[in-house]
Amino acid sequence: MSTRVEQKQRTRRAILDAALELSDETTLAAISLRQVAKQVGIVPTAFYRHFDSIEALGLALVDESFASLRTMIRDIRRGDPAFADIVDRSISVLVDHVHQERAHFLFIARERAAGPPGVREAISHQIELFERELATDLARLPGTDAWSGEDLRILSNLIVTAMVATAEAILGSAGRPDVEKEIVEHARTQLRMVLVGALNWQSKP
Amino acid sequence: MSTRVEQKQRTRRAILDAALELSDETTLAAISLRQVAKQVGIVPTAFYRHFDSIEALGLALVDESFASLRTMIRDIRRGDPAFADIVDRSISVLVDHVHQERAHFLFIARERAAGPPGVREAISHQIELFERELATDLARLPGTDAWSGEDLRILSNLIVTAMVATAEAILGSAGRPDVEKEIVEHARTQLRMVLVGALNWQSKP
DNA sequence: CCTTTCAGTGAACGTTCGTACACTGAAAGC
DNA sequence: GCTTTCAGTGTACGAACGTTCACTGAAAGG
Repeated sequence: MSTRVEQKQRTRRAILDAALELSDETTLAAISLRQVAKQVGIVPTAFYRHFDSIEALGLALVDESFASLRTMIRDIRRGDPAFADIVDRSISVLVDHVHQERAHFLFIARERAAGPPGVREAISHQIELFERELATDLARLPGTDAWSGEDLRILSNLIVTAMVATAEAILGSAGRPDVEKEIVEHARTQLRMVLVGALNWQSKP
Repeated sequence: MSTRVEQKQRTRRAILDAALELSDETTLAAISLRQVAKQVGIVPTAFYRHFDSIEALGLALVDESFASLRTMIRDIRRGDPAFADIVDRSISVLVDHVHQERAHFLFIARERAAGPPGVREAISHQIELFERELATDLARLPGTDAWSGEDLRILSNLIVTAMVATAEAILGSAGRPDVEKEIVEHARTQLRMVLVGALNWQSKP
């Protein structure tokens, strides 16, 4: 029913998409309200019917981006945590999602470093949540019995940092398959190196 | 002698400093030529006597930033590579440099992700060189005899990624000493974890 | 000393910016 | 059916933008 609210949401979606598309080339901070409006095909002032400012738009995109990221971890969690192929499976899920949600990843990669303060804060908060979840997942793995909670958090932080860097590298590889393949192979090796370190790690008492 | 060229270089320096100062708050892409000129205290058109564009200014800042970074690795290399405290020394040198060259690190952290394409490319190229140097340093460490060249590069990439993330975290800690202390402690632990992994690593034949 | 050089000036241009305000017209609600 | 609501319009504004051009005045150089 209700064509009225439907239409509003359709326009809202168009604004979000336009912002994502423009984010392919520059930061949110360098994108004008008028550019977004022109891309959508509405008059500049109509923008205000949906968002108070470009920053508010950015916060909505952060929410959206991390929502899609959560479906990603759900995909990784699916299937039992058999230790053997956990690395390969995690990375291939990551790579798939980077391709599938390319615009969102690109947006986050940019705004994480250069966005308005509120946006940066929201992103780093989400990444922190993400690290915490990874830490509880790791705690379920065999061999982590003797680990302190802090060491688990530190390990998670390292892994997330490496995976963020991998995602950024893939985005920067501009679709050249050979380059991307190398990046992915390196990521696999790095994750294995870290896990070898983890298996031989002794938490301080 | 020659007050003429001296004065020109002084103004050039003032422009670079102004851009660094403005970079504290936003990306280069969102900084206008007129803002820079106003901050320096010159008329907008005088800017062109020194740089063709904001992007050219950015490239100069990249050079400058990495030049200061090279003095950092020289500091780390100084002293023999006694394995025992190599982690602690490397990280404390990094932390010192982040404080000492705060504006440069902030600039690189932002522009690495959000700068104009040319600037981004220059930065990633410099980081790649940096990784290569680290790889040759690691090759001199005891215990890496059986490592393949590629694995050394992969390890270097992981370490540099973690150190870049650490630098960014310190910059984001806004000078709160307790937060920063924790970040540094985590970085130390992460580097040790990675080294434990490295010591137990077997390169494929 | 007289000329050349050139960092910095100042006015002017056509654009683009964010935002204000009054408006329209069709769907929603009574 | 009549009224209310509200997404989107259109005009208008002052401010900031990059860039042009002709200029000034002091240092450099013969």
